[in-house]
Amino acid sequence: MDSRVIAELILHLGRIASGDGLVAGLTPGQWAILRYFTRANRFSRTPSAFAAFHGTTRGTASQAIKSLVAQGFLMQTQSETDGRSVRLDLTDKARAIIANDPIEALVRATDALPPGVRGAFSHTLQRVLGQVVLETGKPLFGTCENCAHFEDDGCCKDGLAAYGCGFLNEPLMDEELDQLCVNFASDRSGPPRTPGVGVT
Amino acid sequence: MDSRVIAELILHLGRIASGDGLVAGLTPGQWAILRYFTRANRFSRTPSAFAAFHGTTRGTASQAIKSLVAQGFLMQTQSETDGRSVRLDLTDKARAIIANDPIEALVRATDALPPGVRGAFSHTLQRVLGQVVLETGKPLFGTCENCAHFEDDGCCKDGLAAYGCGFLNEPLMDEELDQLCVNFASDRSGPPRTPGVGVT
DNA sequence: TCAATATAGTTTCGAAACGCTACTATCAAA
DNA sequence: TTTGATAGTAGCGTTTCGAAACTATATTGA
Repeated sequence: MDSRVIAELILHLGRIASGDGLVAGLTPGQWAILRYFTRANRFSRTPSAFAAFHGTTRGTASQAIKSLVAQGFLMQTQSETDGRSVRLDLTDKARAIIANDPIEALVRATDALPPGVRGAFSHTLQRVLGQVVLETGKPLFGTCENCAHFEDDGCCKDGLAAYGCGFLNEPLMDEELDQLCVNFASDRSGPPRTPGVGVT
Repeated sequence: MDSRVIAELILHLGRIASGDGLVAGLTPGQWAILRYFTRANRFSRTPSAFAAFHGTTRGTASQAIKSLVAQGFLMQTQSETDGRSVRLDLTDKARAIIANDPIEALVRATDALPPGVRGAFSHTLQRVLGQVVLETGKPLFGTCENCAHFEDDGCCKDGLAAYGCGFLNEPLMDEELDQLCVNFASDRSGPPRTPGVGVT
């Protein structure tokens, strides 16, 4: 019975913090897009990946992204390897206004927690999210460090630390290891996933 | 920097769990209304109180509530003490479908936590919400047990446990003590609040 | 090689949600 | 009694969103 109260608390907190009114001219949905493209790695900065992450349709995602491109917050470039795909990157204009993200109130509140509490809090949130995602069948995004596809090729193949993704057969840079990825697979994974996000 | 990840996690979890698609014919917003009127005490089951709680306008709240009344999920009765006010109560039809609330996945995930972890989790969530609410100036709803207006009149005034609200000068029943209230005031409160929720 | 199928992205359309403003009715206070 | 605040509703236009249709490119398999 107490669990229901907690669940409602999470929803309420998320709602309050997502900035109901529009801040700096952006809607909550548009902020969500900017946040996503800030955190996603280069394999995941596509409309489809965002749609999968955000639990919406590609059509809706396409519309929202288009408006941000038109406003100069996102830059769109064609993929060189796949003619159908586009990659989206934040512009300087976007990076400049991210400090006004209405989520910052929540960030500050979280930051005010004692480190130990914050760590446990984060751990519990991830655990709950993993469970919800499992039950609802929604895709789970994660970072390389917990990913089943992550390969640490010993060390120093050619003088550089050589990490790689065994799924995409791509080398990985250090700074990419903590970015979100569509192709994330839990270490204790079930059936192997096929490339693409599979949202129709 | 980690705090931002946590903040995004909360938003994401709330979004995933609030049932993006419509479950049982109800939209996420309509589920939010049913949830609210399940948890709110008799002083708080009004359109204005819900609007304040949910961070929206009275106009928007009124519309959404109207549709739920029309569908037979809420019953509307005039207040006897205030001719302007109406009180809304869940119908049996509403109580019957609450088990289908898309939030249940999150409830189950939370319930799967070890009791100690769940307690700490709940405590941290409340703490963070309190901080966010403080910073954004949004109203905080709470229950009698932590409320500055709560009065425990010793014991057994006339054979019954006698609780009361010092703000409304109303006696309180046992089962009302854990319901949400618009007039909640933190124990460590600042300036006294005036009756009403003050959302224009 | 070529047809069938899957995927990436966009567009269009209709429905719903939302905020704003204006309005009525009631209450409270000067 | 008059003035101002509050509760609730209605109308309007904007925005959002999902479903479906559509184009273009990849991939698969006969």
